[in-house]
Amino acid sequence: MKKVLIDRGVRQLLAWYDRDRRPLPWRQQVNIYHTWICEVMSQQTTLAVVLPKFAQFIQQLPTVDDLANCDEEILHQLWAGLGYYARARNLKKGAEFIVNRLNGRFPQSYREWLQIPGCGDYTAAAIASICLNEKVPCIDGNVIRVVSRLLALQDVWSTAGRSRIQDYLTQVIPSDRPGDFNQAMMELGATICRKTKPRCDICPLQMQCLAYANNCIEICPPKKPRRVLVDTELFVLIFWHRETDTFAIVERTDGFLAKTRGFPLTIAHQLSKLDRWQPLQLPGKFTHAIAHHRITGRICVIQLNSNDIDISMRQHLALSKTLHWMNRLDLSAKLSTALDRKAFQLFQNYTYSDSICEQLALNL
DNA sequence: CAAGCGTGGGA
DNA sequence: TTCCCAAGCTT
Repeated sequence: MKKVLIDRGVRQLLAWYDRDRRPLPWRQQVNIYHTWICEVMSQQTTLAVVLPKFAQFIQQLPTVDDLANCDEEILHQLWAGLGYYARARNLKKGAEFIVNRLNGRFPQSYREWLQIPGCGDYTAAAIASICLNEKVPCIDGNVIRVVSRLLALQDVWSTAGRSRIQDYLTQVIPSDRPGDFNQAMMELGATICRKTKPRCDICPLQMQCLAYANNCIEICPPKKPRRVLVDTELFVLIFWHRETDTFAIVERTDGFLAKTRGFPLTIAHQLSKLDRWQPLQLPGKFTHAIAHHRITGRICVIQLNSNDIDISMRQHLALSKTLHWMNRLDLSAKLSTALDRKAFQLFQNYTYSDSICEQLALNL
């Protein structure tokens, strides 16, 4: 009896999806490379941000072979605005694995996709169900919310609650259209069964929804506890060779934005160690957020007479060996992180002002 | 298992 | 303005 209702709900869901789904670029036709990229790109971000980036990424790196062989700096630039740059680097590692170890043949199951760097339960399930018709449920934030409401389940963030959701989905996911079912559940969560102001009035699963019946949608699922915000003061060091108007870009090896190129970063506490290079702190500041850090960024300009940076300075700042001197125009195009771009923007505002230029000149 | 990791957009 | 958070993965 129960199963009949479930099957009916699944058919209603799929019918709704067939009729109302958004025409996303990666839904035009099934392409496992495109699905892989868009799923990783979509982790912890929003569709509005992903859409233009996805088009650009696929245009620049149309095949897994292109991705495996691309320059990492280009990769980071393609990823600019998406955050979590490790995802991009993992994509490249995955592409290298597929090209070099699997002879360019994509993994052919959920289990195999789990072996690919950056592919966890969610991403492997998405790819396997959508592209390989494997009957494995996707569990993301949207799906958790939908199931929480369908079953009037409040315990969804614990391990037990999570397996409860997984068990339920494993029961109801249809063998004939597992990928469409997964996408329909996520789509429902994104457009109808939203966190705020859910559209229960037009929901295809209204009749199956326990939270709707019990009038407890507001508390399903309960809010996830958030980490408290931490105020962090960060100094952005701009090594400037004034005669050539070039800037030193480094590879940051740890701390914020590790493994990305940009300006060296340091904290107030450590700044005094740089006194012998006569850093000039510019007036003004910018704000930025990284995870739970609420960052206040300040700029320190250090004018170098040679194109070299001291070993001790390098170690102190957690920098790799490679130093890239770039001119002002190139820099605007090549900075990949938002923090670096905000800092450079602030720097440019001040160095276009005569009074600051005089101060910097005096500092030589 | 909890902590760490970026960003842009919407409320 | 400020806060919150969105299709998670790794360690």
